[in-house]
Amino acid sequence: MTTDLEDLLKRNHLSITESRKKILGLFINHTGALAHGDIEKQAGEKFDRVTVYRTLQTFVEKGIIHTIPTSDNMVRYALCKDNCTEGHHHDNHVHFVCKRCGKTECLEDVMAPVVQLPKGYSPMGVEVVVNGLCKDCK
Amino acid sequence: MTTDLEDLLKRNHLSITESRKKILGLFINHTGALAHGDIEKQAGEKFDRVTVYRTLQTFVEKGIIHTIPTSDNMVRYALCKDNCTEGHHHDNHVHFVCKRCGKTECLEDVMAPVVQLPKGYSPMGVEVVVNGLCKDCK
DNA sequence: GTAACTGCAAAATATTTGCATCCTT
DNA sequence: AAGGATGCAAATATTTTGCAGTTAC
Repeated sequence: MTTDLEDLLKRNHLSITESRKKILGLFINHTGALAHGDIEKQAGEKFDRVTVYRTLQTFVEKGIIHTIPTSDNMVRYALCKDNCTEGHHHDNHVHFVCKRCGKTECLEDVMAPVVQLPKGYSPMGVEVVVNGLCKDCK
Repeated sequence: MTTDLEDLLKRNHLSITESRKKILGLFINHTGALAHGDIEKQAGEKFDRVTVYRTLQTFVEKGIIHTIPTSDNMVRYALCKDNCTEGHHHDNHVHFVCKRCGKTECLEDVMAPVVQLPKGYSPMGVEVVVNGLCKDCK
């Protein structure tokens, strides 16, 4: 169990610390995305808020998690698939936000569609966020 | 000219004030989306920051502007098309964010594609944000 | 005249930075 | 031992709220 976490950190050249293991564990044992606030709450009073900020930032930089752009303008994070490497995120799957319960999740199996753009634009990536009702809320 | 602005405000049952005309004017005379900060700057020192917040909020509620969810997690706003009414946004077009100059715009003519979701999800809307290089930057 | 809107002050939140101390390697 | 990570304090930045004065209709 713990080994998975530690491996993931090691692979990303991060030293293994309590807070990193704890926060990474939250992501792994949680379907759906987490906002900064969720993490602070679920981690208990154990960690300083600043540590949470710094840890999340580090994870994003290393390609361990990615942010999800939602229209409610809350920053949410979710685990990246393995094909994200340092500085290069490749999360071209679709995200889903439930209008009712607010749960935000990655639909890893749903690829973002290719969008045809007008002349002159050079697309490099696309973010797709679907909102509606999730399994539990409909 | 001014009449357009005032009509739009009237149609939305908003009283016509200096700040609303000014801020709405910024949106109309600007290709691309505006962040709160842009508006404060471009409006000069003329308006209180709080007024900007409240005006933007009112415009969103009335369906005059909509927010654009970008991955850099900055709140940006852009004009809605006419088919948005109070409480009901229907901006199912694609947005484009330039990685180089940061310009964010609505591609009104590009409809968001239909995404096939796994069983159990009831989609209601979809947000699509393409990033890459815009006409001027490529 | 009345209701709505604005500006100012201040509170509440959110995020960032510096530095001394502690932990991982 | 050395470099990196954390906690604490404090500086910034962002957003919200209350209220009195002003403006639109």
